[in-house]
Amino acid sequence: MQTTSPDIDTAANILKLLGDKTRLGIVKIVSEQECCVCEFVDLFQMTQPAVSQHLRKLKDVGLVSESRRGQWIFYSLNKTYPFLDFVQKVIEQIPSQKFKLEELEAQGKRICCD
Amino acid sequence: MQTTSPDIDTAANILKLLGDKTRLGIVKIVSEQECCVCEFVDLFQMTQPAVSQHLRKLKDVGLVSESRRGQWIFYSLNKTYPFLDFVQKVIEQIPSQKFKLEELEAQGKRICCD
DNA sequence: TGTATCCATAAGGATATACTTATATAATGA
DNA sequence: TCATTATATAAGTATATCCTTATGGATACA
Repeated sequence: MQTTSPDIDTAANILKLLGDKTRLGIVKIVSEQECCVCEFVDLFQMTQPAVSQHLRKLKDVGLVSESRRGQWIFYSLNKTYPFLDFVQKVIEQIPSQKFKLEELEAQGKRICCD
Repeated sequence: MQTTSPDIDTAANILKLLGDKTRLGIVKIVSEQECCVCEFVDLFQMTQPAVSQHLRKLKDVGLVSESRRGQWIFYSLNKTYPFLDFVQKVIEQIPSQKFKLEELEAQGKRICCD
């Protein structure tokens, strides 16, 4: 699916949003697998409010979307984000972060709702 | 020429640098044609020190390089920047800014050293 | 030599950013 | 109903960022 090409001001705003290592990590991770807040807290060794505030910025522009499952809220890339292609071409150039989720899994800290 | 793929922290720092509309504009423009400081001042309608400070940030990480010609200092993309591919894939997705230089040309404000 | 132009740098201030702690909301389960 | 867990939000703070004004250095030219 082809999305819109951003003008230069829009692109700068998107890059500023991605120009934080926590948010870039979140976006890369949810581009590979959906994930809930407490997992990010573990992955980034940050407080829960700090993570929530980064997620809010990503959600406010529509780059990620949330879906509640019981107590947990899972975040994923929003497939209808207007500039998704732009973001994808950026994040596909950085290394996969799947190993981080695998580390969580090995520690038995992965959240699973079945 | 293939350059290095950035790790996620490095990528975040690069994106933060590009996440400013003035710097992103500068990088896009010098990726298309070298340009001197006074032209950026005209293009962005900013003070000369403000432009110089953005250029310094870009120069400090090695993304742009300068070459003096008489009074003028011309800036261009540094072809030996280690993460040039990463930056190129970002900026090739935003619209060409050549029209801005053409507007300068039409106003007789383009600097030319022959 | 003096002056004008181009550019860099320093210092200061207003605002933005990213965290902290405290608290509120929502769902779960005893 | 009450306690627990997951998450969001509010308020405060330290620092970063981006501009401003002032000034200095380098080059060109009369």
